[in-house]
Amino acid sequence: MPGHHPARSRRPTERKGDVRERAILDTCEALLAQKGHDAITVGDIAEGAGITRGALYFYFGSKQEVVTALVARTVEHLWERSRATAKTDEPRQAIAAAMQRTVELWNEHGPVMRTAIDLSLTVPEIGELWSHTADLFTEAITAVLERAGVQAGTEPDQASAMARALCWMIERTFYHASQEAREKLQKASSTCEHIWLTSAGLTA
Amino acid sequence: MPGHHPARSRRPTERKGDVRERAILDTCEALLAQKGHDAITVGDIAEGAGITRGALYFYFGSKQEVVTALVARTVEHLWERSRATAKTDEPRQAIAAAMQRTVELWNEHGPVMRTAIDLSLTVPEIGELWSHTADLFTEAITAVLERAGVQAGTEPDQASAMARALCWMIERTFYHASQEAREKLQKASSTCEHIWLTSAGLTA
DNA sequence: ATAAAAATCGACGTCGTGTAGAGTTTGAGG
DNA sequence: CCTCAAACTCTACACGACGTCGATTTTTAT
Repeated sequence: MPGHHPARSRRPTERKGDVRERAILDTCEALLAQKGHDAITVGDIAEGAGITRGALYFYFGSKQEVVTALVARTVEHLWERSRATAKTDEPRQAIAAAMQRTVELWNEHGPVMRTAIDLSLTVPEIGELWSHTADLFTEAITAVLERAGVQAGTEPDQASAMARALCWMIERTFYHASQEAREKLQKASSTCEHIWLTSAGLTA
Repeated sequence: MPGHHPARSRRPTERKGDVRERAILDTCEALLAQKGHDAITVGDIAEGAGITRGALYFYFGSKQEVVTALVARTVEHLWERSRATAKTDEPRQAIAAAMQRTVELWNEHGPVMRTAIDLSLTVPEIGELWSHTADLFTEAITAVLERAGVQAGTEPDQASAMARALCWMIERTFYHASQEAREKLQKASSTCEHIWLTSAGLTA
C-alpha cells in the first residue's frame, strides 16, 4: 500500500511521503469516529491531511484502499498484542485476560473495528483480514473450552462450533456497545465472560 | 412508502401501481441474492421490474426507500409469524420452536436479513425496524431464561443482559451461515440452541 | 365519453470518483 | 553549487450513478 513505488520502506531518513501517508490514515480514522465510511468523501480525507484529492491518489489508488490500509494497520496492532499476551493455562484467567484485552482494543479503535466488520463482505481484502482475525480468536476460545473439559470436535455441541458462536457473540456485542458509552463496554464484557464461563462448564 | 400519494391502500380493485410496486420489491430482493446492495443500481431494479428509472422514482423517492420498504415487508412477515407461534411454557420446547422459526426465516429471506443488518447503522429507518425486532427477540429469550431459573435483572450475569448477548450471537451466527450452504443453517442453529440451553442452566 | 388521477418516459443538473498530464520540490552525486 | 531523476503536488477532465422536472400517455371513475 505504500505508494505506487515499491522498495521505499527501508530508507535511512523518513521520506515526506511517509508522514503524509500516516496523516491520511490518521485523518481517516478520525473521520470514521464521526461519520459512517460512506458518508466520508475522498475530499474530506485529503483536506484533513492537508493535501488535495489529486495528491491523495498518489498514495492510495482509491478510497477503499485507504480504509483497507487503515484496517490492516489496526488489525496488525491487534495481532501483536495477542502474541504479547502471556499464555495462561488456567481457563478462568485466560478468559478474563482475553476479555480485558478485547475491551482495550475496542476502546482505542472502536470505529475502525466497526468499519472493518461492515466492509468485510463488500471489500474482499478487508474480509480476508477480519476472517483471519476471527479465526485466531476462535482457535483461542476453542483451546480454552477444551482445556476446561468440553469435548473436542466440530459437531454442533463440541468445542469448535461453540467457539465460533461465542466469537460472533463477542464481536457483535462489542460492536454495539462501542457505539455507546465507555462503561457499556465493561458491562458487555462481563456478560460475554459469564456466558463463556458457563459454556465451558465453569459455573461460578 | 406506497408512492407519494397516500390513501391508496384500501381500494376495491387493485391498481396497476400496486403490482408494479410489488414487482420492484421482488426484483430488489432477487438482486440482493446476487450482489451486495451497493453494487445494485437504480437502473438494475427498474430494468428488472420492466420500467425505466424515471418511472421508479414515481413509486419510491430513492434507492434507500426501496430497500427500506423491502426490509419493512420482510420484518412484518417475521413479526406475524412470531405472534402466530403458540407460546409454550416449557423452556426446552420454547427454545427449540424459536430456533426452528429462525432457521425458516433465514432460509427464505437470508439476503434481505443480511442487508437489513448491514444498513441498520447507516439508514435510521432500517435501524429502527431492526432494533425493534432485536428487542422482541431479546424479550422472548429473557422470558425463557427467567422461567428456567436464571435470576431476573439487568446486571451482567442476569437474564436481560444475557439475553441481549445471546440475541447478538444468534444474529451473527445466522448472518454468516446464511451465506453458505443451506445445511450450515441447521448446524448453526443447533450450536446456538446448545449454548442457549447451557446458559439457561438446562444442561442436557 | 370524458376528465381527473395515475403512471411513464427522456432529458437534465449535480456530485463523487478516479485519471491524465503538467508543474514543483527534494536530495544524492558530481 | 549544480543537476537531474525521483518524489510529490496540483488543476482539469471524463465517467457513472443519483435524483428532479415537465411533457406525455394510460387508467380509472362517473
